Parts: sequence; structure tokens; C-alpha cells
Amino acid sequence: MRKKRILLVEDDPNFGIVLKDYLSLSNYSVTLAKDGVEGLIVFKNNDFDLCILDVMMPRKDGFTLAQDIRKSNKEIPIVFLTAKTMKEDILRGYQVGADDYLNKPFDSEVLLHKINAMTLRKTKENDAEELFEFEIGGFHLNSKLRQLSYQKEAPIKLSPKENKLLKLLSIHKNDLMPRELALTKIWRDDNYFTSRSMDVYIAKLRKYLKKDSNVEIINIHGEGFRLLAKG
Amino acid sequence: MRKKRILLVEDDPNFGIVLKDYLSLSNYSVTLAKDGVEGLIVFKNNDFDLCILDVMMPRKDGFTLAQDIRKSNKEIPIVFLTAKTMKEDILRGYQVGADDYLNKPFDSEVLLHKINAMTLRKTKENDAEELFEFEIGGFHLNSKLRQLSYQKEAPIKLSPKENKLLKLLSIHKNDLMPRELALTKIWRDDNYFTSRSMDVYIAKLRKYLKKDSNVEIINIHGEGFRLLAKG
DNA sequence: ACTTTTCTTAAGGATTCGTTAAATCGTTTA
DNA sequence: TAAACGATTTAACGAATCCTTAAGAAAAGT
Repeated sequence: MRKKRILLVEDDPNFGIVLKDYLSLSNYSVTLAKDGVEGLIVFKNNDFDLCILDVMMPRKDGFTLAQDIRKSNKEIPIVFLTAKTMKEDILRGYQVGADDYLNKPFDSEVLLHKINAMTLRKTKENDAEELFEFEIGGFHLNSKLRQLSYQKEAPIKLSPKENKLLKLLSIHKNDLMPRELALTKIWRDDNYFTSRSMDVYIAKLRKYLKKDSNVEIINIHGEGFRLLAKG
Repeated sequence: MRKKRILLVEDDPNFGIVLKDYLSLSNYSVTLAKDGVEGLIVFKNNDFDLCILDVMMPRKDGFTLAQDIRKSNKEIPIVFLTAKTMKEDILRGYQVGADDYLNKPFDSEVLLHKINAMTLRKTKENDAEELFEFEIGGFHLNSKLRQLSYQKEAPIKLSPKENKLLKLLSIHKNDLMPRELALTKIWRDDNYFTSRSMDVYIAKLRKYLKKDSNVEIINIHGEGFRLLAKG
């Protein structure tokens, strides 16, 4: 299985590195950010499976960061770390969408299992992570080269977004590719405009795929899209 | 907001009733079952938002019950209650799909907020393993793609409500599907208008199902509907 | 006979989707 | 540094889909 990616935001460099190393040894891929501001930037530019946030941090505290993260991703599990045992803090954590809460110092084995429980949920995308070649009816997609070929014709060059979107559809070929999945995975945000933007890209892909009448992208109202390739 | 429904399975009647009352006062609708066997039956016949399971119970323990519940619902949050603090038990809990863990005695306000956090969270996107295919006489329902196929004909596209309703009827195939269940599960409200709306959808489904004379939806006056599929 | 519940059709309003074109952003090139 | 280019987002609007509401007829229960 692909390594799960964890965003760890912790201002204490000693503790941060120890925890990062510990999790890395347990086969997680860990990115360490030193405060909430940096954490949000890193989050926006990457694709994590889990966030572990320290509560007390300079510039932007863990709670505020969690709220910011939740604005663009309602799914990702968030765990808070705190030295405090004050109830108010714990309660505030749950209010901003915590999935769990750990008091420092904590039992590292319990932490591991909590992380496992939260990230285990496996998805088609995770399994297909390193796949980059797809057959779509008469088309061949090489998502590494960002090329879509049809028969012997010269390959169409795809833009990064076109490519990611078609890849995601291909992974789910003949099955539902939920709208929200593409928005959180590719656009990293789910709002009216990103949704409109996605529609624009669906239109572009449809235009490319028109060459083969057995291939089409159909919409499932309110759910998402389905890349249909007969034969 | 609609009241969240909690299934509480706890064999100690004193503690069970106290906790039930406490949660009820906090505006949850709580159903109390006294052991795992009873808990599973109650679970199957209702629509809960969260399960709170005691670990140590006669007849069927909390872990086993959690596994049974997970067989029919991969989504619903499960919280374990235990007097033990033994790590093995905690780890086993996470293995069988626990979402959280509470040691008795626990801070009731913390429990409340955990419950809030869990019931509020959006349903997870990838319930790939959830049941979504049904045979209904000559029909095949794929509730994920929202399509109803008959023989080799082109599949009928179902609207979200048509789909949910037919799925619910299919789950109870040849058995009573109580009107109230559909209203609370699909319409999330039970009043004159939602009930009328449901009738409209029953009519639509009957129209689709007319192709196979061995399939029909019959009404049980004042009770609900029955999806009848001979053969 | 009378009341309650169910069935059916259709109009309206709300939401989601598709499309086009213009605006903005970012990088490369002159 | 500025022009040029490709990629992406924003904006606006029409089309498609979906749901509720309403209202009258039919069926079931008392």
C-alpha cells in the first residue's frame, strides 16, 4: 500500500522532529510545518491523508488552522495535540471539527492505532496512485506525459488540470467519479467557482473525446461524472 | 436541526438510564438496548446517527456487536464505553472500527462534544463497500449509479429520491417497509406534505416497475409499502 | 355514509449543469 | 521589462433536472 501522508504542524522543533521520525519509522510520509501559517500553505499545496496539529503555536494556533483547513476540505481527519488538559480547550477543539484529541505526553502506540483507524479507509485513487496509463475506448492516456492519443493520430497535449481530471475519471472508468472528489483532490477547494471551473474542464475533455462515439462523460445530477467507455 | 438519534447499548440498567436521560436532556433521541443481541435487532430496524456500545455485555459483547453493525453500515460512528483502561482492549476497539473510545467514568460534557463532532461530520465519500446493487424480479438496481435496468433495455435513470426510496424498498424486499422509516430516512421529516411527496415517488416507481408483472409495490394501509417480487 | 388514506397529474420554483467569452494569472520569450 | 502565450478562473445566462405543493379522484377503513 502507498504510504499515508501526514501533515504535522508543531512549533516545538525538538518534539516535532521526534514525532516526525517516529511516524516515519512507522511508514508514514510526514511533512512538518512550524506554525499555523506555514501549515495552511503546505496543506493547500499538497494532498494529505491526515493532519496532526499542535494547539499552541505562534502566528496561527491549531484551532484557527483547523477551521481554515475545514473550509476547503470537510473530509480529512484532524487530530489535535495539546499539553493542556483544560476542558475548554478540548471542547473548542471539537467545535472546530476535531476528529480526535491527544494530550501530551501520549502513548505512542495508541497514537499509531488511532492514525491507522483514521487513514485506513482505502480508495480507488490510493490504489491507482502510481498508475499513469489508461485505455479509454480507442484512446490511450499517458498521464505522466500528459498525452491523449487516438489511433495513429498525433497525441493531444493536455494541460495539467485536464490531465488530472481525465486521470481521475479513468481510475473510476464506467463508475461514478464524485464531483466532490475531483474538487478536493484537484482543486483543493469546494465552492461555487471551483465547481464551475470543473465544468469548464469537463467540457474540454468532452470535446477531445468526441472522436470516439463509444466514449462519453455523462453527468449524474448532484453526484458527479461517469466516464463511459463501451467495448 | 433534526434531533440526532443515538443507539445506546449498555447492560447496566442504572448507568444506562442515567446516560440515556442525560443525552435526552441534551436533545438527542436515545434508544437503549440491554445487550448486543437486542442492540443488533434494534439497529437493523431503525435509522441511527451514532452508536454508543458498552464493551462488557452478556450474550454479545460490544466488539462483536460493532463488527455486526459494520457489516451493514460502514459509515455510522461507533463509540465504545469501557471501565477498563487496558491497552489491548483499546487497540482491539480500533481494529473493529471504533471511532472513539471512552473510559468510564468520563466527563459527560466531553462526551457530548464528541458526539456532536461525530454526528455533525459529513458522511464520508467513499462507502464503496456499502450495498448498492439489488435484484428485483427482472430488474437490476444499481443505487450508486442511480440506474434501474430491465433485461437488455437501456437503464432508466433514477432521481436521487426515486433511487433512495427504491433502495429502501429493496432492502426490505417482500417485507414491510414502514412509511415512517422512509420519511425519516429519506425526507428527514414526517408530516403531511412529505408523506404526500413520498406517494408521488411511489407512483413513479410503480410506473418504472410495470414492465415486469411479477414485481409490484403494494400498500399496507396505514403502515407502509411492500416491494413484492415473485420468483 | 363518512372519514381517512392513498393515488395520480401537473404547475412552480429551486438547484445543478453546460456553454461561451472575457478576465486574470504565471511563465517564457523577445 | 514588457509582450506574448497558455492555463485557469470568473461571470453570466440558458437548459436540464429535481422536488414540493396542490387538488381532485379512488380506495380502504369505520
